[in-house]
Formats: sequence, C-alpha cells, structure tokens
Amino acid sequence: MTKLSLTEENYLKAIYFIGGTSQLVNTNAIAERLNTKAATVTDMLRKLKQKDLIEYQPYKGTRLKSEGKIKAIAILRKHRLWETFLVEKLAFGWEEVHEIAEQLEHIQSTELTERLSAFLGFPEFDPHGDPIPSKEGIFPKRDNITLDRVKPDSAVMVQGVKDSSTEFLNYIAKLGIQLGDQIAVKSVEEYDRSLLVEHKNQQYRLSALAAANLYIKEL
Amino acid sequence: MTKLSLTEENYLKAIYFIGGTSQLVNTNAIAERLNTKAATVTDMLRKLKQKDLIEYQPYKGTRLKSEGKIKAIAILRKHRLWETFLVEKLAFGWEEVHEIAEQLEHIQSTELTERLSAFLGFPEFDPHGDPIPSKEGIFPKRDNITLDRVKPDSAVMVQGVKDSSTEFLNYIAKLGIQLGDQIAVKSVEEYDRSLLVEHKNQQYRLSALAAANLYIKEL
DNA sequence: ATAAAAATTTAGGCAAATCTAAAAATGATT
DNA sequence: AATCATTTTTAGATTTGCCTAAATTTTTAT
Repeated sequence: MTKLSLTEENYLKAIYFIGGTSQLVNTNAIAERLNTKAATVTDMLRKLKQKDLIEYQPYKGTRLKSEGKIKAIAILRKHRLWETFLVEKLAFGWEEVHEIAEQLEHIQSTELTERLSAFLGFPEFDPHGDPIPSKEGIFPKRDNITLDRVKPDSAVMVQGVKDSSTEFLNYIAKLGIQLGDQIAVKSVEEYDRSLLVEHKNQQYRLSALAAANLYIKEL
Repeated sequence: MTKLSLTEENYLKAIYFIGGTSQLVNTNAIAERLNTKAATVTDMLRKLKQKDLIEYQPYKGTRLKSEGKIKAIAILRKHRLWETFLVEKLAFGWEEVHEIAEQLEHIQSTELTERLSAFLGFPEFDPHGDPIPSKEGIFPKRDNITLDRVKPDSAVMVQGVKDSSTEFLNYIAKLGIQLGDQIAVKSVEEYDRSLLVEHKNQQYRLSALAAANLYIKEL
C-alpha cells in the first residue's frame, strides 16, 4: 500500500482506460492518452513494473496486475463520486466537471471518499450514467440498453450516455435531453435507422448514432 | 496569473502564516515550518522573487508582495471553505480535517471555490472559528461570529441574535441568556456539535442550532 | 524472405525540488 | 574592534518526470 505519486496514478488510470483489467496495452497508446512521449512512458512502465503494479515485457506491452487494478479502480471511484458531487450538489453541468474531478480524484483519504459517498446517498452511477465501483472495486450492474435497440412505440427513460465526449454532451444538451427524461420512440426510418422521437412534447429526429450513445431504461 | 506549482503555493502559505502580509520572515523559520532545509528554502525564495511574488534580500529575509499576498489568501480561503465542508457536510471532527484540507486547498478552479462557498451558505468563519476571506481577499470582521463557530475553551460575550423569531427569543429567555452575558464554551460534542457551556455559574448544553443563532464577541 | 515502415527502447540531457557540506555574511560577546 | 556563534547562501549531488535522437525490435508489404 505504498503511496503513489500523482503521475504514477495517472499512468495506472491510462492503462486501465485503454486496456481495462486484462488487455495488453501499447506504449504509444499510453503516450497519446497522456500527451507525452513514448520514451517517457517506457521509463514509467519500468518503474511501475518494479513496484509490481503492472506486467510489462519490453516491446510486448503492459497490463495491470492486481495491485494496479485496485489502485486504478479506486481512482475511478473517486473520480465518479466527485463528479456526482459537483453536478448534484454544486449544480455544475455534465460537461464542466471532468477537469475538476481529474484533480479531486487524487486526494488521499479513504475516510473522505467513504463519507462523500454516504453524503451523496451511496450513488451507483455518476451523472453521465457511468457505474461507480464500490470501495471493494465491484461495479454495479446496469441495463446496457441503448436507445437504438428499442422497438418503435416504446417509452423509455434516459439513464446515461455511452459516448461522453464534449461534442456529444453538447449535442444532447442542445436538444435539451437530460438524465431521467422520458422519450417515446414513434418510428424508425428503415433507410438510415434514424428515430422519430417525442420528447418534452416535441417531435424530432435522432440519428442512429446519437441513439446508440444513449443508455435508457424501458418503461 | 501564472499557475503555481504545489510547492510554490506551500511556500507562499508558509510565509503568510509566519509573517502575515507585511513582516519580514527568516529563511530558517520557513524551513522549519515546511520540514525542509534552509538551503532548499533559499533556492525557492530566489525563484519566487524572480516571479515577483515576494521581496527578498539575501541574508535579510523575505515578505510577500501584492501578487503573493493574493495567492496566499486565496489558498487560505479554499482551505477554510473545505474545512467547513468537511465538518458541516461530511461530519468530520474538527481535528481530522486539516490534513485533508491541505490537499483540497490546491485544487485549481475558481468556479469550484465559489460554488462551494455558495453551497455552504457563504460562511464567514470556519469550524475552528477562523475567518474565511472573501474572494476579493477581505477578512470578515470578528463581531459577526456566532457561538457555534467558536473554539472550545473560549469565553465570549453575547452580542445579539441572528434568528429573531419569537420562538428563539423565548427559548433563550428561558435559559436566562441576555445581551451582554458572558458564556464560556467548555467543549463541543462531536456527534451533534452541541456545546457544553457555562453561563451564570451554571453548566448546560446548547444545541448547534441555538448556538448558530447567537452573535457573540470573543473575550 | 527480406526490406521498409512502425513501434519501442536506450542513451544522454534538462528542470524542479530536494539534500549535505562548505563558505560567507550577520550578530552577539567580550 | 575582534572573535565566535548563528544564520544564510553557494556548490555540487540526487531523484523524478520529462525530452530528443539514435538504436533496436517487431510488423508489414513486397
């Protein structure tokens, strides 16, 4: 349980995001995600291997070992809890919180994390609809249905977004779509699979791509 | 408005705590406060001088310049707001929060700081009773303190009530509390933040709510 | 199968923040 | 005023995280 530097934490997070808990991850992919150079990544991988946080074979790639996974998931937990705090308690918009949460996720205090979670009512999903792992590192289950998988004439509730890029978040913000909103699917166009939907008493068309990026729950 | 490193911020804070906004501060005093060596401090002082954050004459000591003061006070503001958050919202004890706030005070986002302040109800004093500077760097005057913001073992004089509802006035009348009365705070209960007070040679317990509605002056 | 391209590592350096040891300045004491 | 003690600075190293350029390994394409 050695304390990691901020940089080390960010490398573990990057490896986790690219390769999850088991896939081999390339040096270049990490370099790109962290806006750094491959040589720098190599240095750090040697260091993380030495700390037994990752498996790493030169030229072959890297993957998290169990200690590394635990750390990465703990950081993710903190990130998503803070995002929830920022949106639900401080009334930030979905799009604004990421950068701040990137800083807050590195605060060291298990006690703080657990009290924050309690304060927020032990949330299982963050404002983007992404699952918040428990302190034991277990992810809550979710209905992974996206809007494009829904039959015409069904009513659904928006539960989250799959694509959390700023572009997409801005797009749905422009449409006025928010978590918890109800949407009724009227029909699906054969040609491009776009959807005619009714939302907040308005009818409009959603592309298949947009629909595929909205997690929903059927009502 | 250059972004400072965490270390630079800590040096400014240290200078501020030792010498306030105008007194000359010795190299050794800073070294001691930051648990580092005098030589290290000298290096940093040269750097901070170069950034025009401090006045510094070798062998003569250092003091904050206006930019440095602004930064130091902004950090102090964040520290005390976070402490307030930790105690009032996450129910930490007074003593536990300092270390965590030392980390949180370095989070960079004015927006976050201001929203946090709003969320907390624009507090003017932190749970230790210390004043929280405004975002303009101005310290609130002491006389706006309410009894709940006072350190244990302090003696105060009742100056007024914040809640002037008949219910509250009746309640304190029943306790025999009048303007100008002296009250000594013996201790504060962690659990519900109620106060054990001595007043007119009697000891009794005051709820946090009642205490929060009594304006006092420290003696 | 071999050469070209791409990915990765090694080698050598740099900046920030730290240290120890030695030198210099200041201040205190007789 | 001269000396001794204290404070502070300078000099020279170390560690961490990063870089560029060159070398090496792996992959791809002919």
